[in-house]
Amino acid sequence: MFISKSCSYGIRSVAYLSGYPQGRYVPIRDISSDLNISYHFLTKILQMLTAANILISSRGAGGGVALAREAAAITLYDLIIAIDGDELFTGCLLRLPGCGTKTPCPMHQEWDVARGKVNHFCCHTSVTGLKQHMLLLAANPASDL
Amino acid sequence: MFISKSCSYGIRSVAYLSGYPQGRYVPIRDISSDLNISYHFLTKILQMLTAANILISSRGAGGGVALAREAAAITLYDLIIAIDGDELFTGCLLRLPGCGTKTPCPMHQEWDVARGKVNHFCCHTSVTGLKQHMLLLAANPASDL
DNA sequence: CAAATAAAAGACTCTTTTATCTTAAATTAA
DNA sequence: TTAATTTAAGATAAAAGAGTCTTTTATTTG
Repeated sequence: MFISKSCSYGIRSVAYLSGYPQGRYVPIRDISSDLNISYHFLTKILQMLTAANILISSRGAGGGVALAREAAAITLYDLIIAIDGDELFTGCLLRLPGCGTKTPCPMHQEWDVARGKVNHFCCHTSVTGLKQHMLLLAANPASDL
Repeated sequence: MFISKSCSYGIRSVAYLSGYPQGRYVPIRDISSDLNISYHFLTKILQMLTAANILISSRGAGGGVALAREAAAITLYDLIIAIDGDELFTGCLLRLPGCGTKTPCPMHQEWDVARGKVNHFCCHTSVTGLKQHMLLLAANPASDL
């Protein structure tokens, strides 16, 4: 499992927001009900993205959360770092105790090739393409879970 | 985080066993104390590897667990599948609901390039090289955790 | 056979993640 | 200013992962 469920929720929410103009506030309630995610739980996750300056938020009527910059400028890397931290991109594949810069495990170097591909993908992929897929699923929710 | 802690324990145990002749029984107690892993917990993990025909086990005096085949023929892929299942190798990167063969998410195809590297690495890497690293760490346990 | 050894199995605890529910604070609008 | 709206914050609970402890079963040895 590459990312946590929370992180998945965050990514889907940003994809959802990419369907709106940048800076346009959308209530978290709308996001949570459209994506079938617990409202209060999503609130906490999106707070992490607000703290990371990926979203902006506004309380009160007409408020909600909004993209802080254009969707194309928000990468998977940004979202994963904000919610799951950097473990995926820097930690030891085998979770070996003592594997670090001083005494890297024998696989560290070889593994870096594979991880490099993962990093590159996450750093060069935004969520813009996901919006349409989510709409398709909403139209046919029983597809293949 | 790519693999679970349990999976890491399993991998380290097989690396440990690779220091013994194939088929030679080693008590789980020895493995657990040398690797600083809870004995009873490790017992359950190694049972998974026994069930997967990666290890063989023998009860009673002189018993323990042993490699069922030569260490070089046991890959990370085998161990991860046996303990964590195939999610890492087949699941949706973004854990999107409804992402599967029928309605793959837009990233599925691109992601497969990066995942292919991960799969290839795990399928072509055995744990033989880890034994020496573990010995180094045992000699200098305070290195860099 | 009896005792010692060691894996297997089961019950239980602790921690982290995920989820729910309630209250507080800020903002808007009438 | 009062009421409605909506994020923020806090407490609590359920589920899963990780770890501990006890009992059972199988095997070997004396």
